[in-house]
Amino acid sequence: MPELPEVEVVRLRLRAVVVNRRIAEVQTARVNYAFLTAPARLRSNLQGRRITEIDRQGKYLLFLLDDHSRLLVHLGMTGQLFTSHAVSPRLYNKQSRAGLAHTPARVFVPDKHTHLSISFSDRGEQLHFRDTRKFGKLLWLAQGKTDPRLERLGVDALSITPEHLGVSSNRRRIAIKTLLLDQSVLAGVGNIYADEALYQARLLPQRSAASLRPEETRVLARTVRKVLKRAIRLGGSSIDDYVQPDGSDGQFQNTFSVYGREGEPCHCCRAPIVRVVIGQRSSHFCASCQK
DNA sequence: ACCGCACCCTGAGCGC
DNA sequence: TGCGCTCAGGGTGCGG
Repeated sequence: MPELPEVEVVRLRLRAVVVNRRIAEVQTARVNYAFLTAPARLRSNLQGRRITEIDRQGKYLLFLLDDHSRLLVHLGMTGQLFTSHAVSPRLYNKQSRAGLAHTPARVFVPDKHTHLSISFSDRGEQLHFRDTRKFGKLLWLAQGKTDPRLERLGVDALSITPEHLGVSSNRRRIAIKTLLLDQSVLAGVGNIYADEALYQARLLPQRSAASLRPEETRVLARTVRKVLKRAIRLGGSSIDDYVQPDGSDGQFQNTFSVYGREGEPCHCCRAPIVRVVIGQRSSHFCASCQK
């Protein structure tokens, strides 16, 4: 599940591969995909352009082009961006895994979930966008144009301050976990890192946001930043679909304290990790360490 | 204004 | 072996 760390790792790795390369050809899926920009328009607007930089806002990636237009990409739940030499089982489902075995040249073969493929004028590695569950978003933005999705975003979670978190929590009766997931408050935190940050901060996810004391707010702001930075260093969390652009797995999932550890002992007190549903999201915590 | 909840989608896992 | 059900959750939008 791509959250801020996974999106940032994709940005950093991809930047080294695609910046300053010129787009020669864009292939879009034959099957229907929720393109926010019609495929034909996407193809013609990207073709011939040089990629100058990749930016990130929350979980959104922005490919900056030499005509000052931008390609907005959201990976949704299962979106993957990777190069043509990235051949990993996570890039195929059961049906198409056979195709992987028959690829001696170790080059990715686009399957039915590959919705966009970009070739470059230097004929080097291609860039692929794949998304099985189709929750991802692709949107082309003309020069100077923006989008409500970006406008709505709160401060980037990597630079959250106690002051901002405090003001945002003021008089909010929603669970602190739900507040952390609100992209208009804090952009980039998803279910995994919300649970992990709350564990590190020793706060119960169901605590109302308004109930946090200043000291607790201060600690939480710090742990959010800490958890995200550590996950970026480890290449993100590979659970279901996420891979780095070269096809390798992230490693942060090996260091989870609570996420996906229901019934397993807390690393600190050995009490079993509990799972409850908060705001329609499964939430994992230690009932004795977190207050 | 605030908050809960349904919905979009596909594949994995499970019980029968 | 296969069918049908449930679950995963980021973001959007609607109803109370």
